[in-house]
Amino acid sequence: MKPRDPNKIEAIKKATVQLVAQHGLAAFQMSALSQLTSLGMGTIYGYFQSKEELINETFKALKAKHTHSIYKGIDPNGIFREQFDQLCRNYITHRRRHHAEHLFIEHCQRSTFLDATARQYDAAAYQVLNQLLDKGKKEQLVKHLPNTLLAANIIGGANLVIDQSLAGHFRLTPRTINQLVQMSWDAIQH
Amino acid sequence: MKPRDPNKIEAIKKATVQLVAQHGLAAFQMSALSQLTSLGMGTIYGYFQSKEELINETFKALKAKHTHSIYKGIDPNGIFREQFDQLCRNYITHRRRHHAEHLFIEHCQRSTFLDATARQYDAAAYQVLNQLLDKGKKEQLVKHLPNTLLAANIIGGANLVIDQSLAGHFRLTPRTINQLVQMSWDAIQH
Amino acid sequence: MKPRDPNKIEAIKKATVQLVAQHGLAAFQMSALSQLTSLGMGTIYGYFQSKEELINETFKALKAKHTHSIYKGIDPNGIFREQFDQLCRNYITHRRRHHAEHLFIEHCQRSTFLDATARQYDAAAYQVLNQLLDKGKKEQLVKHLPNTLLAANIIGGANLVIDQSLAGHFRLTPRTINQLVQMSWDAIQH
Amino acid sequence: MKPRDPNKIEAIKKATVQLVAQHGLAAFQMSALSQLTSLGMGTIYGYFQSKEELINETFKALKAKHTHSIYKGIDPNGIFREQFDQLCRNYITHRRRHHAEHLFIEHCQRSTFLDATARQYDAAAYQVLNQLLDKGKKEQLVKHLPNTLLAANIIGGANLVIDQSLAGHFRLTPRTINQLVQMSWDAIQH
DNA sequence: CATGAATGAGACTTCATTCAT
DNA sequence: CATGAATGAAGTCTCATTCAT
Repeated sequence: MKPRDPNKIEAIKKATVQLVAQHGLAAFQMSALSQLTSLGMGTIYGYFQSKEELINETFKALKAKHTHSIYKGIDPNGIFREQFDQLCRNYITHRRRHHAEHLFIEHCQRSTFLDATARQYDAAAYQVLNQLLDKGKKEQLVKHLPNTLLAANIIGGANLVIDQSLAGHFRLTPRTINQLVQMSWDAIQH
Repeated sequence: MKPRDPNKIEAIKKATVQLVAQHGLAAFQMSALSQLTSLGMGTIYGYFQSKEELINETFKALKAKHTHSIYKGIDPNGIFREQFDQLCRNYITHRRRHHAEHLFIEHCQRSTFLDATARQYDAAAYQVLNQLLDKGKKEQLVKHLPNTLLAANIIGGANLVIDQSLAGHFRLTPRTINQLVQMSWDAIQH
Repeated sequence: MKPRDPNKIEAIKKATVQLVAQHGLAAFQMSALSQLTSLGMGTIYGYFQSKEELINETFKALKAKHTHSIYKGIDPNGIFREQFDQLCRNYITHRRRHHAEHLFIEHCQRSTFLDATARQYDAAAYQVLNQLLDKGKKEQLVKHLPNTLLAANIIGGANLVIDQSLAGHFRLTPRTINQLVQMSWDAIQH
Repeated sequence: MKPRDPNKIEAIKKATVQLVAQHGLAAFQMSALSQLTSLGMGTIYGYFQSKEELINETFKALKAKHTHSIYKGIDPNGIFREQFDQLCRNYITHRRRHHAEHLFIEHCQRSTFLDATARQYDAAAYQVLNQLLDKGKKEQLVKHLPNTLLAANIIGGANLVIDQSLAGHFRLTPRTINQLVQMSWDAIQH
């Protein structure tokens, strides 16, 4: 299945993300997708063999894109603390700006929809973060703990805060973002 | 709901949790519940008016139970650091021991199933944690940041680690638990 | 099936009539009957083998009772016109007083519930009316038309009026009843 | 309702009428409709949102059609007696020719299925008959009685006769139809 | 005998997928 | 290729009937 119009593929994926983020995977219906995209059912099935493939493809594309853009703008030869700060801010900014996409990803991760290939994309996202943390440990700046532990603290905290913020329960200002990054730093600091 | 046999109610709820935790809300089917509980469809519908009510009631019961047991065993007159430690460990222990229930809760929170009443139970769970953090601030032991920020760091980090651990990607030992609590402490410490 | 308590049988039949008259046969549920009679499901099934038998038995009992009471008070040796009047009035009075029962009967007649035996009760109800009409013809007071035709005019007209009246669309006074009887008389009069 | 193929809509309605007329509303099942029309369940639900809507729409369409055709062919400037005769014959002919439809209508009227809109269609059917009766009264040809009373006699009688005839209990010939109309005339004549 | 919770076949309805236009 | 009406398997839910108490 290698069809022509890449715009349509993107439109379908985008609408998929929007619908799943809004109503959850359980409520995601192909007919709603057809309406939102103004494409016939058959057209969608011309690009994706099934609902499952659509979800998986959308997930993988998103993961790849995210992984790429979260690590953007980090000077590979820079100072560790600055790299760390940049990464945190990238992540926070990205998650806020592309919140629907992150929600979509989380819905998928908690579901039975993802196939083995898709789940691999998940792991890859942590690679650069792990490399950075390893570097930090070498420089004696970061606690000598498993990366899983360190990463969880950084990401888990940020996620919850941003979700609260986007749910309207909390206002996220530049100042609170600073505080958030500082907390993560304090947590992992040697 | 016309309750007669409380054992059956509990059995139904328990099976609901198990099935949702295993396959997600999207894949949760009443017929599977009927099979797992060895109860007729009608029996289940005798206790819960609809699938939606079943999900909501199960959610509320769990939330109430969890809120209660996570704050158990904390000496109200104790030293702050010890209280904090106890709370963290309670949470970690509880989430590990009742992982399916936590998964169920998170599935629900990300869905469209929960009604207004159920969502209220959600907020209540943070009350005691907030009180503890306020006390810590008064004693100048905790950073003067919004509780949302502080709580997110503690809970978000723990959640991710435990999920990784139960997914088999990470081994959670007494030692790593100590490290996890320490990280949270470092994060919020003044 | 020859159970003990005739009061219960009557109570069940009465409630059946009420429920069917109110909501129609399509909506008639055994559980509603159980509630209205304050009898357990099993008790009802102790007296009637099935829903179908209950409907049929109730129908037959009603038909028998009605046939008997509609022809009551008519002097067999009286003047024809007086007999006719009395019969019309009996019918009108009875249908008004026992409207739910008549509705029940009509619901049954239009359904697939009635068995062969029950349908026989239906025909029997016309016997005395037919005899009366035959007498009228002999006396040259009544048109020499098939009884079906004559009876339809008398009964059909009365039914519609009473239904309208009980639906609240029309007020049935002693005067309008007189007019109704007069119309029937004019219709069949030689 | 998202209509595309009007033939299908009509086929569905026609089959609905047939099934309800045959077995009653209580026994009317969507699956039987699917079989009889050779349409998939989903197709039917594409045209009608629910069983209830299907019943109501079918009822309203029939009522509208009937009201129109029963009053057809009557010369508005004709002689009253001829108008009356024509109307009676129209009604009898129509009810015989479209007996299933009339049965369907009566099943609906005695049920809980009809919504408020549908019930309005019911009342409208009597308008022209009422106008005719008013004219007859003005010309001193018709008894000065409420139209409800007059109409009931005409319609009620005809209904019963036709039902008996279609049930096979009575043969309705041109001659008996004449007699029937004559009886109605005698009944309402001044 | 009376009870009413339990049962499960079968009803109504939805929605992923196909295919004639 | 695009379309969206049509499909029918499968899901949620009901209710006549039974049976352990």
